[in-house]
Amino acid sequence: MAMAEPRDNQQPDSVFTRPPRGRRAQPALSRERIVAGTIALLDRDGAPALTMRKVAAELGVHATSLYWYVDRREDLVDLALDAVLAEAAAGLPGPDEPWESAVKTTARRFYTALTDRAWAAEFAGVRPLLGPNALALSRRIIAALADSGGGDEDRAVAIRALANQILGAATTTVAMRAGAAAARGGTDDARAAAVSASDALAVENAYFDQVIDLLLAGIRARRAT
Amino acid sequence: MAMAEPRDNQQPDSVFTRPPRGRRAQPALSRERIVAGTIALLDRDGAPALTMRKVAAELGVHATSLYWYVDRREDLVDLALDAVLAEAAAGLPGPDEPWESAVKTTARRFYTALTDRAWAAEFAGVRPLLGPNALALSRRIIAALADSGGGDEDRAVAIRALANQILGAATTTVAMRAGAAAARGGTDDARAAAVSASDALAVENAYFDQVIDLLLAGIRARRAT
DNA sequence: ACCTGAACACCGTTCAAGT
DNA sequence: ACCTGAACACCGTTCAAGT
Repeated sequence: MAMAEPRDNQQPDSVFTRPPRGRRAQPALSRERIVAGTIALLDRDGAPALTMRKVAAELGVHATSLYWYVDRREDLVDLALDAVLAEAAAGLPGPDEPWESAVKTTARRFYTALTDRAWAAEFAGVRPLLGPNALALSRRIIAALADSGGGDEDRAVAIRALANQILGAATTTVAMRAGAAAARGGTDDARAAAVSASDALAVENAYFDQVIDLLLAGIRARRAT
Repeated sequence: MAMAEPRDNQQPDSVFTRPPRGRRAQPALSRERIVAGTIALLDRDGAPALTMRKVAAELGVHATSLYWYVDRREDLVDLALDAVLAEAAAGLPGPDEPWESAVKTTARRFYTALTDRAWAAEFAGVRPLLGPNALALSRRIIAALADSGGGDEDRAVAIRALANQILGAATTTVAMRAGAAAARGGTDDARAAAVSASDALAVENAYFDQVIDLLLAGIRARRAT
């Protein structure tokens, strides 16, 4: 209430201790900082660690402060998911790319972004992917299919088939990884684990590509009849 | 410690109040009762209502009592999911069914079981489906593909493609339903809602069948080359 | 063997209050 | 405008105790 109260303990008032003019105009928190903290937490401790209190602790702030920037916990999930898709959405094939390879590389980028961090695939199965980056990826596939020939109905079916495939593949891939890790227990040395993990990744990716190829074969066959 | 203590308040000891011989041999709870209560709760109040305390309340028992029968909350999810797949797994196509129609009807039964109750699809995206009924459904599809011709590798790819498709389709279907319900708000009369819901269901099912047909077309095309 | 009851260490979210 | 702090109504799970 009294003016000119000491603003903190011990610190004398000087240019160095005094906050820069208009510091309050740059608040401690922001959506970007919150999303960055959320992702750091998820990368380190996994999906179950995503609680308002832990995100707040990551940012050195109280849990209730987050509610100034987001309405609910789910918002954190949606924002983190779309942030992780940003990289995938940044390097999409150009409009002159042949439709089949455009579908393949876009689908693969989408799938890879979701499986690179286990938590992303886990949340993708629970929250609809409606962020700008998810939409950009989806639209690139839709645009590619527009060049595929065939009727509107066929294209709508193909779009769903591809979307289901990407989500289903990402979900089952991380579930299988978790199962394999649990089955292994702790009984293998780190080097062997690293080698077999990179082998397993190559196998997973090969499977994903072949599954997409299978769908493309179906689309071509349909268009031919 | 003392023998012949009064076993309850007020009630005089008689044949009618005395529990039948060996009653303690038939305990109040059982896995089946717990699963039935869990499903009743989920059907009524949806996936977020699945808490140990609410399941216990459904059965007139304390939350901690459930731990005699299951190890953790996830067990309840796994048991409820597989119970819901029992019906689908009961009426599988016989071994003489042509492989394509066997795949189609089995996939459809699987998908329908998951989408009939929203919570089933929601949990299926989060928990791997490893119960006996899920395995029976999966194995029927694997058996059908064994008759499809083609190499081992092609068949393995086809199995994954179908599994991803079923899971992905179920997940996105219930997500779209939830989104549509939210968009509608409360602003339509019950009759119109019922009609459009049954229309929407028919459209969903048609899409699912066409998506499976697309995959089958891909499998046939692959085998031909 | 089966169930209760107390307890622990958490949750998400609200709201009034401070600055 | 932005953050704190207290509070509410929950959670899953453990463990000792009762019968």
